[in-house]
Amino acid sequence: MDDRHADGRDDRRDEVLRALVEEHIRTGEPVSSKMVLDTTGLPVSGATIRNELAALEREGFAVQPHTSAGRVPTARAYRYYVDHLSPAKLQTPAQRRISDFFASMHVELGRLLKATTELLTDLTQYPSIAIGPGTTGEVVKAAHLVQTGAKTALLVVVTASGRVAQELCRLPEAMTTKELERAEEMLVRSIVGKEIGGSTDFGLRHADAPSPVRSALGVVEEALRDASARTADVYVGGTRQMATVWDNLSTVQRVLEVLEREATILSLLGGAEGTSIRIGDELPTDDVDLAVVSTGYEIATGEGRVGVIGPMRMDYRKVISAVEGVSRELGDRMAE
Amino acid sequence: MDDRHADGRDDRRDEVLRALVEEHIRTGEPVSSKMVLDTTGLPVSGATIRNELAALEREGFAVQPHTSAGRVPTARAYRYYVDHLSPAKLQTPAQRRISDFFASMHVELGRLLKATTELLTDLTQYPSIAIGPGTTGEVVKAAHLVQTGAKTALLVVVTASGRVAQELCRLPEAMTTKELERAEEMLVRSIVGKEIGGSTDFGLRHADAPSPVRSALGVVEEALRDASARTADVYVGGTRQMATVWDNLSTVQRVLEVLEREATILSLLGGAEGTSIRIGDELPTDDVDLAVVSTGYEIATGEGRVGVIGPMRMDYRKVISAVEGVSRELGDRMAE
DNA sequence: TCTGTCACTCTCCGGGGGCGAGTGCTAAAT
DNA sequence: ATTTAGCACTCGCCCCCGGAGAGTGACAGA
Repeated sequence: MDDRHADGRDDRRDEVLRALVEEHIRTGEPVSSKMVLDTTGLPVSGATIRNELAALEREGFAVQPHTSAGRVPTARAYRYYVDHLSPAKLQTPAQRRISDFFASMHVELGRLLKATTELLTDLTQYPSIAIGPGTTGEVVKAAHLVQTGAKTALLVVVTASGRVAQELCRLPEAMTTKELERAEEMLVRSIVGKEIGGSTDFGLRHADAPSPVRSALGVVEEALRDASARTADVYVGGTRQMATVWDNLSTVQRVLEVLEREATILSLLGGAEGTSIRIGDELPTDDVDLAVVSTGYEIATGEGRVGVIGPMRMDYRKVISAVEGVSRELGDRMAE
Repeated sequence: MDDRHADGRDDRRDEVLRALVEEHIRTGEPVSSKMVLDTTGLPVSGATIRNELAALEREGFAVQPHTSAGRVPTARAYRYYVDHLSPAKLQTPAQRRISDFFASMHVELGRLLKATTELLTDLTQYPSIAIGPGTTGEVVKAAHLVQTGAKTALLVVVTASGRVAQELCRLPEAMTTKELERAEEMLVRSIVGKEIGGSTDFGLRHADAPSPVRSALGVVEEALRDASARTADVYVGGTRQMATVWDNLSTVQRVLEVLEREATILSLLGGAEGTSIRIGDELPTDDVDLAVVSTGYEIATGEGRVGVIGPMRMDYRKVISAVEGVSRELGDRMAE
């Protein structure tokens, strides 16, 4: 990406760009030279601002909806804004709310993450997302095989940190309760204390056991693999905000579609380190008016991400500080 | 509720009402006398239909958006329609899709219910809801206490049918791993094989054990109660349809709000036997343009409900047959 | 390089008028 | 007593028009 002004940066133009972005974020309307002048307090005339704005348009930072309207920032403008022009860290009152929240929530991780999305939308007024750390790499504390039908059994694995994975197994043949108990016993013996994870082979299928039990264990091994391959759990909150944040039905629908597919959510947040801001076409969806601010959190058993999803003209300052504050406290909280 | 025509039912008026409702469902527009005439094929003139429509309006089954517009059915009209005028059962092609779906889905109950909501919206084009049977009354197969912090532990209970309940416990004092293991052992001894449920008292707090263990067990007992009191799990699918089903943002927002609160969802579906159709102000929300069609399903370990949520002018025939078909197959499937 | 000025462009808004859909009413017909 | 034909009337919709206002681009001068 080519930065603007390689050496002699133009402070005034930056100032104009910042005002353009911030005003448009605030009002949602095209921003006029007069608005820029008023908010920046720059000691120049409107004509000069207009020249700057025209220059910004030439450089691809702004567009006019029509001649003789103000300017609207482009995705590129937001990108420049968050990279170079956005200061300010978390205001204390919000920080306080976050601390209080985590101090008062005492529930297990899944419900905590769901509640965390609610907190994030309360703080930011945008829909939000959280993904859990998944179970890969955790140590198995207990395993159960529960009969749920003549030829089906449910595999339940509890990890040392309290996560639970479930997976249905279709047994190749009907089994008696006794046989299933035998299989469970062998399962427990071979996986408790080991790590659950992608490539690990527990050798269950070669277990020394009578035929129905052995073939069942083969299926269970496959179920184990499926369970560990399963994408991390995803929580979405604050969808109610969408109708206020985007102002037309088709956009709302597209965003709802995005948030309904776990895969797209993962791709919105995935593949990033630390705090990530993705604006417009930087996202793997073809929705244009979309931006995602997300950051990772780390807990003992792995890492996940929390994020906020909104229009390109979202309040990045507020959102970034909220997301980072929440992620930090979430990590602290889980470290006890 | 006063039925219309106590004895001498007026077949023609019913026919007009049916046409009014069905046309408005189809088009979403006010229905004119001419439309009614065309679709019913009644051997009368437009003037007669107009008289009938005026009568229906007097009786509260229709309203005019303005003078010299067609009629729009009221909630009462839909109520009468579904009670007296709606025939037709599930078309075979949809039935087929439902069977195929359940024949090919082999996952545990939670994911199955989530997928079921997707099936329902595929079939009906409306958002849909499923609630699980909860764990109350199920027999405990296994229980675990997992240390998640210095003074916190996670209670995990697995039932004989494979459901899992989790609840975080805040221990009154720090415990060693040994002590926690001892507590877990006693927990297992006293609840495995018993039913989990509201009023059962396992007497854990009076266990014969050293002090930190005993006080921990008291907390665990409370957590058990919390877990069994927890409302059944709720799944929502097809929210993406909302933007096509309701045509203005504020309605979409109100419905999103409704669907975000588990409590409201439960109240939308709750307290009904068999197939229930709730229209407009029969629902516990003050949203007017809302109707919910739901029906219960029964599986070995309890019962839940599945339903579809839409505007009052939804296609009740299609929705009812879809919901009933899905619920039936779901029950069959879980019976194996 | 900046500024003041001015003509120009384009949207937005309200009013007016014609059109068409659809009704309600009335008087005649069955 | 019901139904029908006919007709006047109402009202939303749409298009056009014109004025007001916002905002720009350009140009010439400081």
